[in-house]
Amino acid sequence: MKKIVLIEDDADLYALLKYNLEKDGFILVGAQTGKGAIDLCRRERPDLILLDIMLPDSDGLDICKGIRIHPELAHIPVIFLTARASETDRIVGLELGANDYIVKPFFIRELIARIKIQFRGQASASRMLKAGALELDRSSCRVRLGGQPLSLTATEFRLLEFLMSRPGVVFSREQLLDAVWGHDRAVTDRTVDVYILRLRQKIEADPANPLLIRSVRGFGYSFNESVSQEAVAERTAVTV
Amino acid sequence: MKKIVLIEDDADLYALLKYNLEKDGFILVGAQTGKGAIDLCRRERPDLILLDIMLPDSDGLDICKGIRIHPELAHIPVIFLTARASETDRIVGLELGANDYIVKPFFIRELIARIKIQFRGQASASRMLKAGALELDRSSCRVRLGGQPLSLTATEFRLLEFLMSRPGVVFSREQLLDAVWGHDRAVTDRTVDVYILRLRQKIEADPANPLLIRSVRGFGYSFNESVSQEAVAERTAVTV
DNA sequence: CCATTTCGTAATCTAAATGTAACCGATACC
DNA sequence: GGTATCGGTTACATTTAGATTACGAAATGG
Repeated sequence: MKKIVLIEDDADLYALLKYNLEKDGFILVGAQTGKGAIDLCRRERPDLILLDIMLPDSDGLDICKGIRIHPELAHIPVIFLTARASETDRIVGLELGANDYIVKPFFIRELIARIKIQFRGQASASRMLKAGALELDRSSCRVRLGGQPLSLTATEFRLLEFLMSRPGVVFSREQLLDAVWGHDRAVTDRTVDVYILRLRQKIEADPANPLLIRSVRGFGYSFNESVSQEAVAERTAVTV
Repeated sequence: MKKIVLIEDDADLYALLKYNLEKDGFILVGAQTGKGAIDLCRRERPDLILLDIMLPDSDGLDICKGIRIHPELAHIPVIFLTARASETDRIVGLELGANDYIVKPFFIRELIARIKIQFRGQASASRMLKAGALELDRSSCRVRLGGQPLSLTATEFRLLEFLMSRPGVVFSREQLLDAVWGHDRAVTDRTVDVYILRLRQKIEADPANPLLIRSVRGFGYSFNESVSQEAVAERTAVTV
């Protein structure tokens, strides 16, 4: 089931939304301040973010901007919930990378319908990532290779998850450090090499000839797309 | 450029939308009745459909239903434009498979922003540069020639990417060094020659008679525009 | 509190990539 | 037609990037 992060300072509206969305089967994680919103998203990895614009301590627009900058969050749909109804407010919100802009007061059921639209076309938010004999289950944090369970450490898992979530795309060490270790990291970029090595020793049939994780000299690493195909788990159920 | 089908019976609004959307670079094809709307879409194969709900001769909701049933049209985003603002109207519209539901009166620029959102997700996956049989994928850092993968070094790739991204434009060695090697380079300009050579040996059918990379004596080099066409042309305009 | 696992760094090694000099051939210009 | 210049090409020394190993610190968990 889909996980939603809700950032909303109005306690009444927060409770109302939480109640209604959970009743509809969503998992709600929320904060009533904008302060640690981005960190919250990095921890929770939600499937969607509901964002108030006017927060007591920070600006929802800035949060959205921050989300779009972080490579591991950039693909997550963002819906603004706000009282700001002017034309420029709407356009600024939408052009900042938000996927919808809903003006308060709104109908809860319309919000839910609009949330579901975000999930409709999206095959990429599924819980399982597969590539040949390799299966990664995001919700249970387990990895299997040809049915056999593998034991990966937390960092190894996050690194593999990130690479597998965008097969074919090459990431620099810098990007991987940001995505897996966090922006406030104090880690050398050579560390990435070591983790790539450890991953390969666990998942590759022949670590000397890696087929799954590709080194792209001068650029970084990527998960091999030819081998990978994403599991389309509940996709069919949501289809129009 | 993206093609939009507009079904709207109000002649004034129709003209207003047509004018504004065409000014924004969209190709507009429209009808003021709902009668042949589905046939129109099958002929035109638009990238998006704008649909009024209350039409003199038929119901926009039925048209949307019809679009979602036809397999060759089902994937096309539909946006409702309507005066019906009630909660049930909105929910019915959205749950029927529409991608957005905009209540009249609305801001034209907001409509345009919402149209662009529909196009946003699509092209972002493949940032490809093409020129005849030569394909360069920026996100996976791969180059193929007639389907066959080529192995380029990092510098070769960046040089080719830069040249292909601005076909026809002649760059001096100085400019290429700035763009590919960086401003803080400590490299002779003859180095460019060597890399052009290495590139030609890999991508040209006959390196002695280069067709793709043109030497412009006294000025520099350029990628031949007659051969090149950018794949995802208007992508940049929609960028987040 | 101790054993075990996980984590990050430094050092080393190797193959590939890089940049330069030198030489050759073509072209433009007088 | 001669010559100066520019671009093409080759060969080679140097540099760099990535793989790998080993090790101590930190976290974890019983």
